[in-house]
Amino acid sequence: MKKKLSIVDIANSLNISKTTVSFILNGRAREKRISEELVERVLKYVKEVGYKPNSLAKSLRTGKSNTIGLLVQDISNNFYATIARQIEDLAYKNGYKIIYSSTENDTQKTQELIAMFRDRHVDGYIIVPPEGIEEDIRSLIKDGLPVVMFDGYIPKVKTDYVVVDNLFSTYNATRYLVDKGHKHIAFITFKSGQTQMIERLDGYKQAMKESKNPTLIKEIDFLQEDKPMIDPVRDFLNEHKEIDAILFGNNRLSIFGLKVLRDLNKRVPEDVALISFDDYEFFELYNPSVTAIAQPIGDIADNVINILLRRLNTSNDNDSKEHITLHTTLKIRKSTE
Amino acid sequence: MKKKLSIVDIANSLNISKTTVSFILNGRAREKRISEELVERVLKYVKEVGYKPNSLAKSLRTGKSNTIGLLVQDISNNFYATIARQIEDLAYKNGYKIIYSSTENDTQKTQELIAMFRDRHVDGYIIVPPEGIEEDIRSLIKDGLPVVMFDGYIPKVKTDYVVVDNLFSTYNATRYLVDKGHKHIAFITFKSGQTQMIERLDGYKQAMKESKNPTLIKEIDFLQEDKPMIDPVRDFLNEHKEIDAILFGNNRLSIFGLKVLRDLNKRVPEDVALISFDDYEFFELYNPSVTAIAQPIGDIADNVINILLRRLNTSNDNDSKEHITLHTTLKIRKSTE
DNA sequence: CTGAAAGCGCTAACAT
DNA sequence: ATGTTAGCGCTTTCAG
Repeated sequence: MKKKLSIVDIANSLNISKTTVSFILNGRAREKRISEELVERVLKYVKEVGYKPNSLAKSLRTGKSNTIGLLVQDISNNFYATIARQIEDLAYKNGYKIIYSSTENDTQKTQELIAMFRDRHVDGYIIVPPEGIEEDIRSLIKDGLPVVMFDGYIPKVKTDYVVVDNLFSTYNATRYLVDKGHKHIAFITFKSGQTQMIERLDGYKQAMKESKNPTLIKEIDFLQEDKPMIDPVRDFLNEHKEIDAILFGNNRLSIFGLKVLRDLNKRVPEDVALISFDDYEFFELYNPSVTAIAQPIGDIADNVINILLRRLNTSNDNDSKEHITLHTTLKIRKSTE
Repeated sequence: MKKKLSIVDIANSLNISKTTVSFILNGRAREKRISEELVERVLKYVKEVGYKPNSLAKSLRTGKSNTIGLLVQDISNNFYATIARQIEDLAYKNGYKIIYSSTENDTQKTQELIAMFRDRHVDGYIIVPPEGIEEDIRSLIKDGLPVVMFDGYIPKVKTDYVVVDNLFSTYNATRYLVDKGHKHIAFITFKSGQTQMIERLDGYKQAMKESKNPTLIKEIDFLQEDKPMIDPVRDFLNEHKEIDAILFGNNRLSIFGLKVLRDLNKRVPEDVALISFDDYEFFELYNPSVTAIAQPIGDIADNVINILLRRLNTSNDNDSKEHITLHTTLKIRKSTE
């Protein structure tokens, strides 16, 4: 059980001051005009004994932790998991660690997580905002902590964000269904005040208005358990036998929909056509394969982390925020053929 | 931009010493015989101004971080994601935070992650061990840090662990296929020296030996990209047209298998029956639904976190480790009917 | 019952 | 070019 070495141990062993060691370790040797020879010797010794600076002490002293906090709705959802992994990769390459957690769209849990992140002196935040955390975000900003949002954003708070053109995406998908001759097109979504969900709903409404067909909207409460979310879907479809096409607000709902349609012995696409917002590995494999609105996952992750890294490097409190809107792709598969 | 309050600020505002505040905040008021009245007053004030102790400073001082490090192969895999979430829940209720990451079965990445966790003074470790980290684990143990493994374990290192009876599970599943009249049963798995994979392979071999049929084994290299793992599966099935049943070593492989079988126009179960190790939401929905060996996810998570919490609370260096083996369930569905 | 003071490991003014 | 030293915010021994 070897004692952990400290910078003082290193300094003593080498008969120099810990300041010198600190400067060398932080790459400020040149600046401080420390001899090449000494630098060499210190670095060699440090490597030899495997000394690692205590990051806790470092953070306490500097106020920086080289950590980025990432909050998404559900890290086990493929969409977020993929983005998280890519963000993590890029962050690592730039010397940042990622610490992430799922908000489960729960305002209170999110508040606690933000508090915990603050507590750990996280340097920057990447957040998919649930409703009602406006104040918490505002407080982060006020304290000069960079915040980048994605997926959705909070209209009343000025932050950088990266989103997709949700409205056009569902508008376009709905139009596609209309053009295929469907009359009774339903939109099943989560009840949510989040911008992304509102926009998706609006896109659908707009297309339906143009098609002169009535809207058929079902908003499901977002819950932890599957069953109480699946049942309303089933009830809704039972109440509206006329439905001949469904657009789902995200991939979780699409899975629910597939289950219900199977249980109801509805044929896809003969009885009901369907489109999922968010693609999923499994949609391509399913029989019939499922038409989906695919988000540019790689681009989203790239943009998010790049913006944040830029903010982290330039601490000027620039008031102009970046708002990036990316485009989705409608992947047409068998469920709408 | 309000200045963060420190314990000194609290003490000054109340005209008492920071020691007293510290004692009260750490519930040692009784022990130190501090007046009820003062305790009340301090707590009230603390809540009022929203003071939160700086956990960095606390950790630096105490050496404890109240954090548990969780390392699994792939946090976006449903199996691990579900376990992680449940572990997180229970940990929170006991005052611990979880910080997790994916090893991707990469030894070096795992070593770096362990180093990072150590650096952050993580109090305890939950690890699904990749190959070759024996020494790193040993070093953790030597330094008195509790380590609980699950899914697999490292035979040469004494730690607590929670696993399932892998050998019996595949033995049983293979027997089931044999009893159904299948003769050419293949086992497709990841090439791995991990105990769980070895045991699964052994279970299959044992059942095949009893059935007097030849074994048909394909070991795939674990990679980041899907395609180079899918291709070998396809090649293998093309080379062995006689195969009439397949047992997959885990759910990721099963997904690959389903894709290949679809591309090859093989009917399931008429041409080929199949069983997946690890269940998946999607297997029940797929047509035909997929027979799977389901692990008791909830039980695994419960056991893991409970053992770790116990170790964390009783710091006696008890040498006797807990080895828990849980049972799986063969969920028979249409893919083997 | 309460306070003074040391110290966890590190950084960075300020000296020299 | 290198050393001295004062904290970052907290816990905890030791003295009252």
